Amino acid sequence: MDHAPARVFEALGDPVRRRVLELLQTAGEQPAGALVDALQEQARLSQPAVSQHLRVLREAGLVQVRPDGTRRLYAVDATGVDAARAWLDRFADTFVQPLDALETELARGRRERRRTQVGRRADAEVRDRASGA
Amino acid sequence: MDHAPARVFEALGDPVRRRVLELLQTAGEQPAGALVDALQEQARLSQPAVSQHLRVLREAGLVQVRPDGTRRLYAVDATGVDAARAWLDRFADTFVQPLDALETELARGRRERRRTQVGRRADAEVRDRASGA
DNA sequence: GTTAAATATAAGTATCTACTTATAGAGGAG
DNA sequence: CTCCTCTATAAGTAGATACTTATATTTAAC
Repeated sequence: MDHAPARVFEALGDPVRRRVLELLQTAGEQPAGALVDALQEQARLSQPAVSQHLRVLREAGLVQVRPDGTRRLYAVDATGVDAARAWLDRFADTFVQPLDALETELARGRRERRRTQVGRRADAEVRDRASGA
Repeated sequence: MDHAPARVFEALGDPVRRRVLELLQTAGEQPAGALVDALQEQARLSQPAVSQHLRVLREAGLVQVRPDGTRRLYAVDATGVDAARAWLDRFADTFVQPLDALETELARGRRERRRTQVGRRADAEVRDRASGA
């Protein structure tokens, strides 16, 4: 029921992390230290801060790491990027479609809600629209 | 210098907002109230909470609103979705490329940093890689 | 007009998250 | 082995953000 790649979009939600991806994209595989330097041009960020961002990106599958001596070489990982792209692709050009799927999507929940949740009405307009009103 | 559609990805970072988009995608244009009901099946959310999420989605260009009497009909807005897709498209298949662009990307900052920032070295490995070591 | 319904805003609060400094750990150089 | 570099983790904190309840606003219905 995890309808979306949660970690990926949460990772992409931060501007610093997006910048890291852009840096890796334009400059190619980079040691963590180079990323620290690059980021410090634009903002006052400590090395641990960057390291933590890299961890988030890693756990989201957005970057890969490869040890090289004492350094860690980071690169963009297609896994996470593709996951995000795949989720967004569901919204390609199918906007404001006929609302037939409405019942399908909400009917189950309507039944559920009727006894599980506190008494909320507002089913009214759902029914209206479904019947074409 | 706003290298990325910040608002869009920040909006997408929240699971509730992603769920809203999915609901609008599958069910088509929906009044806010229907979204409230649908979301309350999965979590305990107040109406104002949903309303605030809708505002964020609106400001990110991810949804459109249309008044219909006392109701507001929401639908997915291609503007924001396309913005996110466009940004992600930059990462399509160009991974771990030759790192020629490295100098281009970091050289300026290296100079800058040398006097503006506190004395950080770590230029070493940048130079190494650039010279092909 | 009054009342009710649908939604948005106000104001306050708790939780999450992105930072900080300090430190640990791991690898190469001498 | 000792020292130094690079990176990661620990622990604590400030600020952002996602909620709450209460209320305002708007429109329809009577």
